[in-house]
Amino acid sequence: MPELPEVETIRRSLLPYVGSRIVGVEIRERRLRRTIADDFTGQLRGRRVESIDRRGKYLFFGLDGDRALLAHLGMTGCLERRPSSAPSSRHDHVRFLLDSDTALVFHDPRRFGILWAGPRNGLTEFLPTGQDPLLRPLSAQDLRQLARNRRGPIKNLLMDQNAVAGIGNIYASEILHRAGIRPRRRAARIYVPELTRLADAIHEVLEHAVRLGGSSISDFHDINGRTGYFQLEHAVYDRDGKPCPRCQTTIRRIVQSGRSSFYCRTCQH
DNA sequence: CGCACCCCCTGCCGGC
DNA sequence: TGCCGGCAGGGGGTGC
Repeated sequence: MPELPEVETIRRSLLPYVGSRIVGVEIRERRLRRTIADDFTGQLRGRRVESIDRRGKYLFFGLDGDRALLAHLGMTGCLERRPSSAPSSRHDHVRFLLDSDTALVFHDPRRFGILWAGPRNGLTEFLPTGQDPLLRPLSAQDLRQLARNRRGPIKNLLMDQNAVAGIGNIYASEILHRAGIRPRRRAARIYVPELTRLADAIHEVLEHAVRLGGSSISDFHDINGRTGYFQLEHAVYDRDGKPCPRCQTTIRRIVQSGRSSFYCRTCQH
């Protein structure tokens, strides 16, 4: 579920907890994509949350004592706010108890997510090197540099977290539709005017999705259970066989690197 | 170096 | 009704 707009939606819903203190951590399942280390609780207990930031699909909490908590939600991860007395349910792997009688629960059925805690300078081991388009928009020149030595398709470039941080399978298809570029086009062969449209589309699609609270498919929601609405605006993602909203041509589904891509053969070239 | 492929894990859906 | 295969928003490792 969580690409950049969904992670940003969760981050914003967490902001009221800046200033809270972590009074306890309960681990029910350590085996996530990386096993949660033995010192996880010790790194966190008693710490005050000073900041909550995001880079690409990673969330990180700045804590006092130069500590940090990092979270990645994988495919099915979410954070939920609950009363600290609420019972745990299946796939609730970690509960963070805050001083405001609130628990933040990390819930992740597929366990593709990551939780890590340690010194702040340890974050760099995890964070992607790609530019986050919400923190600083990419220009056509930036994209040209990134595309120059690529032999593969533009969709793979958009989804490479060390090129552009935060775009996943939904938004790659949506962005390419808006830019009028087919997902199989080789990145290095895309012309500058198209890269200009692509740079604009990256920004417009992601900003719009954040404004609508992300895409709620498979029940995505923020920490308060609020759903997003951007799925209602999807032009192509998961719409194969349906008409393109711009030209009515039937949308196609193809598979690239084992993942579905959706596009309109009339609007995209 | 870049890229395709396979794997990790659980849940859900459609077909038989 | 139940079972089975395929597919799902993530990324990392391997081998070419």
